[in-house]
Amino acid sequence: MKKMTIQEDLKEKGLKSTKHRMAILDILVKKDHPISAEQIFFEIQEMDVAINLSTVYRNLEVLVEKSMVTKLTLSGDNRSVYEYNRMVHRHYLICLGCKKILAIEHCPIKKYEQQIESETDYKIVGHKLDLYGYCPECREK
Amino acid sequence: MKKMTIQEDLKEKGLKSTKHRMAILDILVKKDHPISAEQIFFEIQEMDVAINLSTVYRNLEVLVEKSMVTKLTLSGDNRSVYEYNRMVHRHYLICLGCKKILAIEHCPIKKYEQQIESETDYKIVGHKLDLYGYCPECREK
DNA sequence: TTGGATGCAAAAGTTTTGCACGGTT
DNA sequence: AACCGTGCAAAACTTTTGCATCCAA
Repeated sequence: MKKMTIQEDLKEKGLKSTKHRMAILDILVKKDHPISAEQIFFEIQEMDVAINLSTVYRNLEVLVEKSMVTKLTLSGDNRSVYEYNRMVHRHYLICLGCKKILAIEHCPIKKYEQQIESETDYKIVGHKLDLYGYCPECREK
Repeated sequence: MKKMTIQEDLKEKGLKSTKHRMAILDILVKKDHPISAEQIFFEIQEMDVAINLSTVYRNLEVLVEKSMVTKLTLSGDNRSVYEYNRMVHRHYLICLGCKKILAIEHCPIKKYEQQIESETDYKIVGHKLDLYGYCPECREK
């Protein structure tokens, strides 16, 4: 499978490449951690592009639907966060002090999934693992 | 540490044993999976006890504060769910078909946590692992 | 040109809060 | 009696939706 630009990817999925949609994806692609709809909204405004919050939500909805973006809710927070779907398995390390979110690459639980499948007779299709702790700066306090 | 009743536990934490607080804890203790504030609200009404939703929220807040209850948000859903804190490590298996939530006992990632600690210099204090899949009934469809 | 995308305003859903009153210790 | 807990109403906050208009293909 050949590498696609985001525009080609959108086209293939029947989505138009609008200015707003591209701006949302640009922001998400650049982040290495998930952010909220409102943060995306503010960042687009800072780029001097006018946009409505509902447009952000509507775009995120279709992008999640088309699997280009993943929607997550991290514990403790009532709002959802979104990240660009790099088709890479990721986990997060969330600092309980400053709320900073760090992405972690490797995943230890493939074997665990198989074990649970045979125990429960479920078909497991995915999982979510978040770690909570304190970053070096917040440990001090 | 001697086994305490819920009332003793409340007293020790400086919380009064009110009818409503006890009802909320009774419900949570009986469940083996987390439920929402609204579900708790409805169950208490079914017990023919009048209660206000905000009372449920306020109680859940203090109970979480005192570590008697854990607040979680499971992916996909915008609302929080709560469970009685049995001081046992639990993970969940969520059926993407019928949204049923199953608790899973054992946890495979203590070693993984240590590894991440040395890699990142964070102090890890906990984690959350949810598995997603389809239960035997929903697999068919 | 045409159907998807957007802005705006309003609604819906969840959670929080102010204040007066009630109940537990 | 003192103070925590509660009901009620309103507010705050996040997310969704209806409808008219706009714009990318």
